[in-house]
Amino acid sequence: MPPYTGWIAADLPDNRAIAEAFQLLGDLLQLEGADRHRVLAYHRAATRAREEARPLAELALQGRATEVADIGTTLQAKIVELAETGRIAALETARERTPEGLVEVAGLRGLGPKRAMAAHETLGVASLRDLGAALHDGRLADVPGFGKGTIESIGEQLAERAMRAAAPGGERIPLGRGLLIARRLSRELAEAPGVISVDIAGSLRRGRESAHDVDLVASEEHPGAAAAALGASPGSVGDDGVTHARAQAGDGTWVELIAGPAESHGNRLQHATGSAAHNVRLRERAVRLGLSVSQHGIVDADGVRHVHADEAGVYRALGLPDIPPELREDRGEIEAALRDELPQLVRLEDLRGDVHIHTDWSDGRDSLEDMVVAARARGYAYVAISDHSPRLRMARGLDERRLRAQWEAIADVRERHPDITILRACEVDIVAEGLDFEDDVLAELDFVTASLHSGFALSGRELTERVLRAIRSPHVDSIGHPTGRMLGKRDAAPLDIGAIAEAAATTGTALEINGQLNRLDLDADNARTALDAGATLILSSDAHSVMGLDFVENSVLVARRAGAPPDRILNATADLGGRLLAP
DNA sequence: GCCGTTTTCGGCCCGACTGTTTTCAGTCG
Repeated sequence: MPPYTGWIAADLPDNRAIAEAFQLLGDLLQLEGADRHRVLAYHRAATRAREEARPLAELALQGRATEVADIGTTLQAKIVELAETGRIAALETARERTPEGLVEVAGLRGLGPKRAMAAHETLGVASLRDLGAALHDGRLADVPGFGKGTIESIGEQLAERAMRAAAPGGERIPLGRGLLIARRLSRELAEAPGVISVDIAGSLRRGRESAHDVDLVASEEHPGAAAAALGASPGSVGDDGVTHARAQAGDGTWVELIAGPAESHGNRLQHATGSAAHNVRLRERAVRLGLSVSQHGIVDADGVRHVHADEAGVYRALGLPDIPPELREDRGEIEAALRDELPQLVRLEDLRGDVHIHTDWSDGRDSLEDMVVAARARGYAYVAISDHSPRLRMARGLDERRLRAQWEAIADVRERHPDITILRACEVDIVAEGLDFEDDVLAELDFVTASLHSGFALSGRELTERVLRAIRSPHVDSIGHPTGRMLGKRDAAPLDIGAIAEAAATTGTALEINGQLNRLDLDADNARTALDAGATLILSSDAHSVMGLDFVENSVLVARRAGAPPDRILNATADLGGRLLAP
């Protein structure tokens, strides 16, 4: 069977549809007060379906969906039912019993299944709209469990939702900006009196694309030192000296801090890094070992609490190797760790060069020589000067005449900096006719990155064809920011990543993980697809200034989330995959 | 409903916080 490419037979439900059905069924059962473990089973299966790369409907029809964790024979049968009849009877009857609109009601902060159902049973509330009406009439106060504070909070949330509906905006913090804030705050905090060390935790540490707040973990000499430095009052101080604090940074970002003694720093860091699902799995395993895990330490069967100064100690106590944060998503990493099969993930220090950078010859801010010096200072063995091709007028793309002039400038800089290999390169546009330079020009370049910068109105099929043509060009070494997405501005082009990854694997063309804050393209899921297909990745900063070279750190984070080892990263090789040896 | 280096049945994470309560259930991460 060919690898899954995202396009499957039109009459089968895709994994997203399966996930939605299980999610809703779980939500409705939860409202009805079903056994919470049964509810959890549906929600877990929904998460699994969302993340599974293979088409579950096909698997289920072959009787193989139970190979996927959290999917047993009952859920497999429901997937088959959905595939064959287009519906799941259990879901339809649950919908008849319980209004679907209550799911949203239960989703409000401070509400949950119990209070949502109380409102339904007392006042007949079946939707957010009903809830708003009951609020205005003053009837909500009649519902058991609805006090003054809860009702006030509901009012605020409904008003907020109405505002957001009028002006939608992402309230989650994108990874790049989140990391900048987190690094600044943790640096400042670490220098405060009484604070010993600070680590970034939460989804930022795991490299998720966005976070809802910044999580920090500190060790301190006395309770409250770190919270005070953050300008927050510590909440309650536990008998082991652990405090929680919450504060708002200057730009409105919420920061959550857990601080305590250095000897239990590892327990707090492990706890606050998550993910929630990973921690649940970890604690389940601990229970089987007769242990109880929390942010305060690990309690053994005799009730004795053990603390750990570093995270590795926590995992060691559970019989596991230190699992990299980027893998802690309950996607089988604990099982892999038990089998000693965790991938060796690429690290920033594995990178030997950056082959996608711009200078002031096109739309970069710094000079060619400044960029080379900065690359050298980072310890790179090579750097590729890859300014834009002529079609990108607004970026002052180079035509052939200016490109050749740049080669002379490169020759000059090479003489002054013999300790780094400077490649003649180009980020050439992928255009309707093929590429934005003739083959004879491309053949003279040391490295060619081909990128989509236009044509995003075309169909996924047409754009995929364009990219495939670029991949098959013997002159193209890598595909830059393959899907062309701009976070918050433009969605990823609907490319057939499976087909692109397969072609790239065949030709040896690298697929880029672009580290620009608004790109992060490929994303971790697509990068994993590329790796599964056998393709090589390349990690690039796409720097437009000396400072911009740092963006490659974001690429590394995304690559690690995808499970990429250094030997699958083109610019982690000393000779750039043999290209530096060519005459 | 899932799952098994103690189990094919009987378990299935932990603690903080909140607001509503008269001692704690529900919610959150």
